[in-house]
Amino acid sequence: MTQKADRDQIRRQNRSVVLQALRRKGPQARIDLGRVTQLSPATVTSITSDLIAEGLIAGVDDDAQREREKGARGRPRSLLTLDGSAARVLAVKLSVNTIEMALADYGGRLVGRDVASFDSATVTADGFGQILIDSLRGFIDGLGGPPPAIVALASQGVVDDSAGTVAWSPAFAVRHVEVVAPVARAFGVPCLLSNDTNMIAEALHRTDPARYGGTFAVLFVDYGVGMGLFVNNRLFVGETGAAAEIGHANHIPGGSLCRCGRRGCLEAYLGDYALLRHARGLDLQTPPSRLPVGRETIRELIAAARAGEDGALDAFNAGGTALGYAFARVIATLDPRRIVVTGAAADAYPLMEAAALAALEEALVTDLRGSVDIEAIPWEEDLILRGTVARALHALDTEVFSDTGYGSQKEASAN
Amino acid sequence: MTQKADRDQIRRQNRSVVLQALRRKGPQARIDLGRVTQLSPATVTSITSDLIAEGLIAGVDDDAQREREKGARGRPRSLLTLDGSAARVLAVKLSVNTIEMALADYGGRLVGRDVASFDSATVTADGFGQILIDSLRGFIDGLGGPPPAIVALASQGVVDDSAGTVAWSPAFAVRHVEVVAPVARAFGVPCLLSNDTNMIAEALHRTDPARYGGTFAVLFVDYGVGMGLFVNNRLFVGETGAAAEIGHANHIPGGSLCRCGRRGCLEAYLGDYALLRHARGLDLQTPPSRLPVGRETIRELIAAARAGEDGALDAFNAGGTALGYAFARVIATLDPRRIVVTGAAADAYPLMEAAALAALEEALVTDLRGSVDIEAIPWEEDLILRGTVARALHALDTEVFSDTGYGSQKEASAN
DNA sequence: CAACTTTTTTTCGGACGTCGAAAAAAATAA
DNA sequence: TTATTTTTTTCGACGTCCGAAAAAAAGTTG
Repeated sequence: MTQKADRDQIRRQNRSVVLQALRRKGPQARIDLGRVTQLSPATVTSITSDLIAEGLIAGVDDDAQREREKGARGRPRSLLTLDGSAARVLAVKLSVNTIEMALADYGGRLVGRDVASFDSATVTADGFGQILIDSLRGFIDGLGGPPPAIVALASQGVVDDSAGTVAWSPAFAVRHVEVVAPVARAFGVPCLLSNDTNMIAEALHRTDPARYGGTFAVLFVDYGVGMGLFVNNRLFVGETGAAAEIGHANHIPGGSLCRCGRRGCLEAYLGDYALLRHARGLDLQTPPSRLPVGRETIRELIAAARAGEDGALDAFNAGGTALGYAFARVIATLDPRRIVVTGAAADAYPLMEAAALAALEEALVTDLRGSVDIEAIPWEEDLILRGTVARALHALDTEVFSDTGYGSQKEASAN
Repeated sequence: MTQKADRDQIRRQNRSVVLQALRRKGPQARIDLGRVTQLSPATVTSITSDLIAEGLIAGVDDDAQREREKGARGRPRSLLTLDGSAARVLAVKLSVNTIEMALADYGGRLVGRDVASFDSATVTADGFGQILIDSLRGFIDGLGGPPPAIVALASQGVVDDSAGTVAWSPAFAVRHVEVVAPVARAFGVPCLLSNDTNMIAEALHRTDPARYGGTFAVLFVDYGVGMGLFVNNRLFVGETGAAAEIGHANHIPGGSLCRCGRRGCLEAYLGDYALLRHARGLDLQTPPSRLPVGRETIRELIAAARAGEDGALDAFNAGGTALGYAFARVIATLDPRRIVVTGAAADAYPLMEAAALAALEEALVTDLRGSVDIEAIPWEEDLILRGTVARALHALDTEVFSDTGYGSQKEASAN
């Protein structure tokens, strides 16, 4: 059953709608905000003057004239923009041995970034919290300025967002690593946790909501295989946060040996070690090395395939087939608008595409395929951290700054 | 981006919350409604007096005393209940050769039901609309009373709810059969369309929202294999309505021949014809007969397996394995709270359970399995139609009767 | 250059929905 | 009959949105 609604909720939602409009469409005059949000001019004035008083948005008076030199009559529009100095957000990406950190202001501009390292092999489940806090503290103190108003974490592997832990990840030898509680306690601000691949989906959605909206999936093909999922314009994480863990969904019962010890996982055909194992002609039951395959090695593999080397071509062919079956299963289950392939191995998508589409054809009745768009986009290392920043900012817009009287709270806590 | 909110929306939502509370918890006094909905007594009085004036709810003054004989002091609570005569809903289930119809009043009481037949083999894509309308008209006229305020359709196969058509279904030899538009036009009321298995999920959710809530999946194992999906307490149908078509998701690449012509579909291991083919020792590439396997034959198969007959046991074993892999893939993709197995073959779940759980163990790392509950519930033929009624009533509560001034609209259209 | 036109922004008053508090209603207990 | 208890209704205050009108800030025109 849905919840009751009250007056406060209206204002909260409309404040958040205005903030989101400014974030999505950039600096705008009040009249534009009215058109975008469907709010009346009177209401826009009321809300924006509150937001200005609270220091969340500000007028911008630079070269607005230049744009309007075309002899426009009437009172000139005065543009409003998010006030970068209103708050800062801290985005953190956890992977093997490294903690990547980025600090951004409320306007989305990067204030600074850095990488800290730790020892994935020896860290303990309750010891990592302190390491993380120390790294973040060092980073923030080094940059100076106000502390972050929210922290968003993205981790490889399986996260449990209700528990605030990383359940199982290549980044840790141990399981159930506490991350949210220590950070939230140390900084006294909200802390979000998500799977790294979901943050790719978030990044795409925030940059182009029309294209990457509704229900769509991101397949991340790299060291492993992950999936990020948007359902009805919202990040979908399932009951515990472990949804979209397609890498260890089974492709062929009893098939290739996977790093996780199971047989036939999608990752055992598409992960970097799997491609390499196949290309080298090793038995598919050969246990994968525990060490990550270097990026260089993968690039060489791609080059070899482009040069027409048989083993490499076979590997990408098998990977493409697995990918196509994965497409089919995702489509049959979720009926998405779009599937995006990215990750380090996405550069090799052209080598896999034919096999993937053939497998899709083989695996799925045409009527079910519907009008799903499948596209590969070149991999950018920064996409995950950018998505994490975007998620943190969105959380500020909708959860924190939507609260009426945020300004007075701020003053109160400053005393 | 979220939508703006305004005052009307508050009232709409709170009206709908009150109606839903009455539907879920039965007749209640205003003070109970206040507790359940979190609305103040003043607001409850205001909303309920509107709803009474509009004829949507009514006081009930029967044996309330008996319950309160325990010498309760104070003003006695006066119970309110949904007024059955406020409206009627028509639920329709389309399957091979038959149109099942049920008419219920606004309180959820069944007014009447009937089955009409048509010829699935010869009906045309644009000819079926008239057949459907005629059947519904005949049914309603036969019962007398006011016409339905909404019609909800459930169909076997793949529906396209944005187009309002049945894209592909065993119930029709042709594709893209128009159903929503003809019905909506003929009756001048909203018409909803859904896959039949989704209506099982809806029925479960409406009877026990605590148990069947959040994100959960229903696997329907019967003539074919279907899935119904709730995501975050809402029916999930994907972009076109074709989500959860897991029956034709691939289980084993290049595996058994399916009725759809593809190889290795889940249904080619779990559908009734698949079980039968396996039990009879036929080759797995034997084309399935086009005729549906009778319910009787399946019951005999179950009996044979219970009697320890090898072929039958093998068939259920293979089916169980396929089912377990399906569990694993659904869990990896959606991380649901619960998976429910039902359908005619669900009576055979005990015969398949061991193999299914073994396959699940084999296919999914334990950390991903999380705390998903898997349960089989005995199949009731009526579940689909009951879910369809529930969906129609819920649509009235939230979409139609939530509109303020519904009463005046009604009067206006009566003139 | 003063009056007019155009466009944006603000102000004002009305309407409406929720809420808390107080009053009213309807029963039992003393 | 009066007091007590519980439910329901009434009343007034408050907050929010909106439409209309006014104000502001430009360009245009004679």
